[in-house]
Amino acid sequence: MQTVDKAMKLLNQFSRHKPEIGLSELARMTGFDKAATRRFLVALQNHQFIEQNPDTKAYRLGLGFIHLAKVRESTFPLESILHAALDRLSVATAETAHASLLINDKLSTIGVSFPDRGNRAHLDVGEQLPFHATASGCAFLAFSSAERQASFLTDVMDSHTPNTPTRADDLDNFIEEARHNGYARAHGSYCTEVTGTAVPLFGADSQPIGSLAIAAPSSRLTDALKQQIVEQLWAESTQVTRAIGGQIPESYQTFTNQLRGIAA
Amino acid sequence: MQTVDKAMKLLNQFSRHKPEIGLSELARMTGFDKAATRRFLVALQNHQFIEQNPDTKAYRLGLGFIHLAKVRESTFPLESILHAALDRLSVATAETAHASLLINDKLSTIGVSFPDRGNRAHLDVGEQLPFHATASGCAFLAFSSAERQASFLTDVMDSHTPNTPTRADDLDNFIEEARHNGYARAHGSYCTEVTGTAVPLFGADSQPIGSLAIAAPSSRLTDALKQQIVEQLWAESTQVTRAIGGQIPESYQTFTNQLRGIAA
DNA sequence: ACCATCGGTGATAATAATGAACCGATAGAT
DNA sequence: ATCTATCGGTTCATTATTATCACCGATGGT
Repeated sequence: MQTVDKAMKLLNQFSRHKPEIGLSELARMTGFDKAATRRFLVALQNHQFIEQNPDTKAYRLGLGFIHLAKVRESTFPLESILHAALDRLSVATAETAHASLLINDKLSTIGVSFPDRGNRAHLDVGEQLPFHATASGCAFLAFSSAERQASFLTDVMDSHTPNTPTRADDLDNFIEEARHNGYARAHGSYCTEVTGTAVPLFGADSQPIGSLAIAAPSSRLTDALKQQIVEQLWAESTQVTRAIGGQIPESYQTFTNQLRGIAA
Repeated sequence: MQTVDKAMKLLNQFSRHKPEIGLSELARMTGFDKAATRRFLVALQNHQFIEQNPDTKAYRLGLGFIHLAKVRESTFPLESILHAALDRLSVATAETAHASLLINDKLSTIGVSFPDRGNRAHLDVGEQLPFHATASGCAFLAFSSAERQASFLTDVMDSHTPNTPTRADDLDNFIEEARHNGYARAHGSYCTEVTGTAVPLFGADSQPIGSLAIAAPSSRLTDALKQQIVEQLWAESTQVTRAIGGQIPESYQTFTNQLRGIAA
């Protein structure tokens, strides 16, 4: 069904940072012929997956997704579970909590919960997080099989800050560390002065499906806060994974067990 | 692009009331060959638009929509605007407020806001409202062009309650009344003992794109409350339509002007 | 032991998608 | 004022894709 794949490729050109795209540019981006691109756009428009800006003639994502997303959510809730967990996390840690899911081989930010204070890390819903530069990405990779790891690391390792690991072995160290600790921590590798701490979420097949993370101004991270964040993340990750019918792999259970020890 | 249309037809088989469907049944529902159905499902699965229940082998909607819905929402907000309006409505009227959008030629419930009281009308997000049996549907049709009206009334007019209008001329009267009043009111035609009151929302082309409604236990509807509901709905409909870049048609402006007269 | 149905597959026939050339319109450069 | 390049959009012969049917093993009720 290559036609379906092409339609999806088209849809995936749109992002937070490029919400409206003209016909010719879209054809260039996808590598499709202009005529073919147009045919896809018209077909998708008929189902409201694409809209056209009447003024600029540029295309953008439509409303069609909303209904399907609502049907999915009302029968197999995920966002509501994540949001509840994020709210608990942002209250408990007084820092920004966010959740991402692996969609289309990218870690897409699905929810954010901000603490009730002035100075806090910021992050947008819809943003796609680079694997190599974020704690969320490393936590995800650390508990993925080697093959899956390799398949996600095809993008070039862009440097977002001076602290972004751009060499493959630097990243490997990060991942190894995360696998060892049961969480990933990234100091200003995505945003300067912001430290991310993240844990994976698992699906029914014990493979990571996303991650749960806390982003905090680096200056505020005392040892006590660090430990609290990790414990809260472990607790919520366990709860969310269970609530969505996921299966925690053995390689990760040692950490959640460790948590039970602390609680006792 | 008939292949795209077929893929969409497949996706649209899933609903709140039928969230998981097996291969053979899906083939029967769509009229596609089983082999073709499977190919579509696999293609859609590769993009996470479809998931398979590992136990039952049945298929369900996937996570793929979430990312695209978030990108759309974060660049062209609609749900957040609707939810704000719904919350104001449910507080002001102390009744259940809900919003629907026309997606895939059906009125799909996108948001609901309940008042803080025990006895209230209920409604689920993701539910598709029948045009003929709901105030939302009639308000929508009343301000649609005759051609569009006809295109939406292709379904059989199911009887949901003893009060559901099932004859075409009964429905025409309802619609005519709504066009005259500037709002639609349905007494127990969808749920017994529940009265719905609805107004249309307009898009950039002055065509209805959805509706805003209040559902209340019929017994509570005093004349004073009725009037308050209509005024609140007009006010919010105007505000929402403007906020989303919509254009109120002349045929409807008389009502919102009337409102301004009341406010003064 | 039987029949019906399930999910799933593979080879050929029928159909649908492709893409180069072309249109009129618009905008910046000469 | 003219030339050139790009835009969004369309056409139709060519080509690649998708549809269909028969079939598989497995499951479950009779």
